[in-house]
Amino acid sequence: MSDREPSFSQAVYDIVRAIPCGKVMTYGQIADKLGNAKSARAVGNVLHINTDCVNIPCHRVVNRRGKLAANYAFGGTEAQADRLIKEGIRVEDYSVNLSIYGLPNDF
DNA sequence: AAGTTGACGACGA
DNA sequence: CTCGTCGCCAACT
Repeated sequence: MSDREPSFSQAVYDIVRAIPCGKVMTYGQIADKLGNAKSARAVGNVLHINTDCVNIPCHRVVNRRGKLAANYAFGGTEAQADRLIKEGIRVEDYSVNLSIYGLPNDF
């Protein structure tokens, strides 16, 4: 039985879901927490494929520069930026200040 | 099973 | 800063 679900995607969901409101995390940080610092690509791929933006705050996930995703599940980057703003995050040119909103790797 | 894709990261120019 | 290239990994076809 069981264990059919890829642990990787499950782990990604768990972390993304754990991101507090008003904060953002990068793919690289998530990958690092997964134990695969180089799998940032795989992280984005999993989120892209599933697009559980309804159950998972994937809009709080941005790339290393704090830039928003290019193909956000619903509405595109503009929708992602809009949600971040509504959570109290200042979004400039579809990018956020990781120095302020970026979570610590220790989280 | 093998090859392609992709919401990335780091480095070089 | 932007652009191009390489690498790395999981999921998709």
